[in-house]
Amino acid sequence: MHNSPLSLDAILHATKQRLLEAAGPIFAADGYEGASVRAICSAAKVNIAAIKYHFGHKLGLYQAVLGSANAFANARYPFPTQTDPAERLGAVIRCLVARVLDPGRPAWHARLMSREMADPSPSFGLIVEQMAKPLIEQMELTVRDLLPADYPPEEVRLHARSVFGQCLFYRHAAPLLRHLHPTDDPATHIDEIVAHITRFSLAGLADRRRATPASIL
Amino acid sequence: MHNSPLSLDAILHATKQRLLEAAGPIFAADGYEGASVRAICSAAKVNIAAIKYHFGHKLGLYQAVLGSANAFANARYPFPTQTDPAERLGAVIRCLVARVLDPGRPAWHARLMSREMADPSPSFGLIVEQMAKPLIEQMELTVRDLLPADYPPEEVRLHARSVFGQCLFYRHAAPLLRHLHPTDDPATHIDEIVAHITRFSLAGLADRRRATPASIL
DNA sequence: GACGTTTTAAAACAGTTGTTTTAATAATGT
DNA sequence: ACATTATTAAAACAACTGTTTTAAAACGTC
Repeated sequence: MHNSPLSLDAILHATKQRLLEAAGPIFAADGYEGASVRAICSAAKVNIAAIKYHFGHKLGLYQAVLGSANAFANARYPFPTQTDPAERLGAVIRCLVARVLDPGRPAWHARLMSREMADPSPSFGLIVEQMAKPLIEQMELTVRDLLPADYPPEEVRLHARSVFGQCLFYRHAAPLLRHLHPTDDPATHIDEIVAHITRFSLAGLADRRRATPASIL
Repeated sequence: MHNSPLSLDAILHATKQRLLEAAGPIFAADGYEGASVRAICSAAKVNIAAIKYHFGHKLGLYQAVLGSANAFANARYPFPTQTDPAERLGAVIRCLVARVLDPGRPAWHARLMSREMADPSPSFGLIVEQMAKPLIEQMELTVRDLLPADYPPEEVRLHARSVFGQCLFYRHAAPLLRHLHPTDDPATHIDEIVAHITRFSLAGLADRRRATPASIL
């Protein structure tokens, strides 16, 4: 094992690290099944057997990639802490849209997530628990504070999903948007998008606050 | 060729038809690349060579499946014709949510679409032009009628996407919703969902109608 | 009934997949 | 310096991929 404080391997990235970094974009581009271990090892300039040695098997490498991507996202886009409900809603929306569109973030992170939604891999449960669930719960808590206290949970959920859906649209429909408007990249309008979704949602929530819960349908 | 009005083949489905019907669910479940011609032919109880004979190649079969799915959707969920903007918005939302959740529709139709979004196949362009684009344009036209006439197109688009995103959420996040609330199937609450999205969106649009377009950001 | 076409069937092709095996190399502890 | 462990490398494994080839069966028509 290394014991020198700055070994040469650590400087030019150990093969395990190179493998980890090369695998992310490839998994995101081709999916878990679509990505071949040969392509990954070739991109990482590493022998094929290295993935077995360092991660056991392909799935082990995949889960390691997921873990590091999640850690990165939580560090770069921490959960909002605002106390005012309306302000916090804006912050949650910004957090979500940024995770989904921010070009500063490795572009494959969000892609990997949406891919798991369309085509769950064996690690889907792990992803939901670690990445999606906390975000959804945060959204539900925030939305609840903007609705009457006695609202039934199902109604709160509907509203939370309305906000969530608006944010995720820019990820899940990204290829479609690129196809329809090739020159207009949503990633360059993050601020406008966040501002719009926030205003749109606050209006929807405020309207609901006035309506009588019983008069539905 | 058959010339008898009711040939035996037509009754128990010709192999071409069986192939077409068996392929849909498998493509939706495993993706274009993930679905193997052997699995499809086996499910259709057909020889492997039949796919080459009747469709040329795998992609030909896939595109035939897409075409028939699209025809089915347009027949079952025709575009709304209401003249009143608010009513038409509700109808468009209902049309979208139904296409996405209706259990009466072969469940794999919507799945196929969301799969193409996460992992575009060679037929992605065809899908967008035939299926998605008309829906989006319909939505933009409807939303425009609910906003001031002089609104900039980018603003109209943002609003249209907000409505669209809410509807598509129930498709794109379906595995997530199933994981978080296994007992609560959104497909059994279509009416509530449509009612909610309509009300939520009308409030967001109405609020926008009052604001001054210049005061953004 | 025989001909020509359409359709089905079985086997093989060339290529790729994830994983393993076996061997060689580099690093470390004594 | 030696022995031990950690790491890398190359080749082979068995299973699978879409496609093709070759041959047989089923069909309609004369």
